[in-house]
Amino acid sequence: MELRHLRYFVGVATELNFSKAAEKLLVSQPALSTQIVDLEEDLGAPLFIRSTRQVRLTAAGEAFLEEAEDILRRAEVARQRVARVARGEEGELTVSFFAAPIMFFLPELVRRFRAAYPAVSLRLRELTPDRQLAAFDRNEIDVGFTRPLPPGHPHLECEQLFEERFLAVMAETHPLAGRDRISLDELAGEPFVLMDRAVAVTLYDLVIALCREAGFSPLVEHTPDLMASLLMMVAAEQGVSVVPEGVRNLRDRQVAYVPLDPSPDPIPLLLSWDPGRDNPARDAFLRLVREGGPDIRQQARLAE
Amino acid sequence: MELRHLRYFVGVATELNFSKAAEKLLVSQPALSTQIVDLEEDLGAPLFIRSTRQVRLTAAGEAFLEEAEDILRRAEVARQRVARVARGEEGELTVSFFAAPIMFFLPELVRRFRAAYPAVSLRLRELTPDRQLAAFDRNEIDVGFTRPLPPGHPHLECEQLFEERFLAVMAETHPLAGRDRISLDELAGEPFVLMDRAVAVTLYDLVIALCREAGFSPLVEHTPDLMASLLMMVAAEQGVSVVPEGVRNLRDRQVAYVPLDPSPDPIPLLLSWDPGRDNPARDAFLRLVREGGPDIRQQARLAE
DNA sequence: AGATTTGATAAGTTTGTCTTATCAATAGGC
DNA sequence: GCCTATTGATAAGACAAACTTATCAAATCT
Repeated sequence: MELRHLRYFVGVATELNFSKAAEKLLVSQPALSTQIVDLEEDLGAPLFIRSTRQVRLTAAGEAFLEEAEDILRRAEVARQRVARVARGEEGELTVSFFAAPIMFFLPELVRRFRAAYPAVSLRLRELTPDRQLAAFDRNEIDVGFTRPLPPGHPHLECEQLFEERFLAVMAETHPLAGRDRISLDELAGEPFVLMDRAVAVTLYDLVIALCREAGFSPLVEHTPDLMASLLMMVAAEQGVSVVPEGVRNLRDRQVAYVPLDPSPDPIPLLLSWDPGRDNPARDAFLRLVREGGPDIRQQARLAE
Repeated sequence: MELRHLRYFVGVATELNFSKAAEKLLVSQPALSTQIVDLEEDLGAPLFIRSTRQVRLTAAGEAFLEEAEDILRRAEVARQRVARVARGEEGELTVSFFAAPIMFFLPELVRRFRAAYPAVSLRLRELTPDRQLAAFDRNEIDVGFTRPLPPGHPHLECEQLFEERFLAVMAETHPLAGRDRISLDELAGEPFVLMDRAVAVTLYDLVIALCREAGFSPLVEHTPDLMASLLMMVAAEQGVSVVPEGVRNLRDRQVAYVPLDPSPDPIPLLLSWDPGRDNPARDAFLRLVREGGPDIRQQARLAE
């Protein structure tokens, strides 16, 4: 049994006339007759009662007509669905992010994507950069907003969205709080609060490296899991820290952010994905991000 | 797109290995490869990402896998449904009857049919013999319990179930009520109550003919639509009648049934159907009636 | 580096689907 | 009642397609 048999059968069953049906189906009448006979033999039951003047459906034929029409409809639906998925208009997309730098531009991005691709079911997952890597391996996420990757993930592709300067952060009561700028070595004697290394490898290692370059090894007092906790600790005078400027979005009160001078290399925010996996909805999302690029820096509320 | 493409696609999509899938599908690997390529071209989108060592589904492929499996399942369901309908195990069956003679054996028959063919949806319709003919023409009924047909319906096939003697019927207060048997001409002077001719042509014309043979033309006073009404009128001393013995099932009180002597030819009860229409469920019903034939006469509560 | 696995490609065969030509049966017209 | 038109089935041959075997190229594993 092939779809051709179903198409031919439905043609004959609706016309109830082999010759007319053959014309509509663009085949010769004998071809149609033999195909119907083949179908009947395959099913093991006659579908039509034929006389030279009249063609009627058997009970089996009537039942099969419903089924055949349904199957052909579904084949058409399948074809259209494939086209929609391939165009990225329909599908599944899981976007992963971590809080601070993207918390202001992501909602707008998601709104625009939803408007443009309403049939894509979009999920958002907050994951720290390291967890994003594991999630990519498990094929649980399609796009990640993340920090530069540690080596060993050559299969992931990355694209820089913007860069963030590093700022020193301290309690507003701290003696250095009022300064326009500070040199990193001025923090040499201070206790430090840094994000837990397991949660933010890149950031942790970068800050340590910066301090080293500035000629000291920071005294790390606390390693919270969340950036919000880190800021709370800084506000509580438990120590100072060096953070990307996007972190300002999380907290402005009771803490002071001071630019570093000399300013170290800024830390990039990346968009990453697995080009080895196919997901047209993801590609559509990436296109949208690229189009929206100019706005994003602004929406991220970074100082120019 | 043909079902073959779907079968092959599902094979490859589940194995994710063309060679192994080809083995399971009993085709050569190149044949499988080209068929998949054909399918992809037909759909206008790649379904697999192939490297020489790894085969993966695209997003479109994953969507199509769901659809293809569904379509193949439905094709199998269609095939099975046709087989069931052709065997009469599934389908629609409308049985038509008129009240008196079958009111006792029909319920049992229906129960047995339902038990044997639970997937056949059986409808019962009470229709007088003449309406049954019109219903056959409109393809509204599949089987009819009826009286001998007036000529002009050669396309209907009939089978006799049993015959009923004619009985005279009169009010129990009637002078002839106590008799063992009467001769029809003894009713010559009586007013008659007969079923309306439009509702029961065969019966009406038969009774008139019987009276003629007995040498008189009956004085027809009333022509009710329903046999129950006829019996009520007889009980009310509005007249006498001649009815098939099955009518006793409708009413025993206040009326008396007296056999005729000489006994006229009995009137048959027939089963009729349109052999030009196919309905295996109907054929199954007919077989059941034939099997149950010996019981039916008894269940109809006819005097032996 | 060599061996092995695996999908694609090429050439040729086979299968089966299609077309044209024709027939047989039925219904309707004259 | 005969003739004609319509219609589905059948037969023969043409054509298209799907299939097989043989081979290659790329990639992984030893």
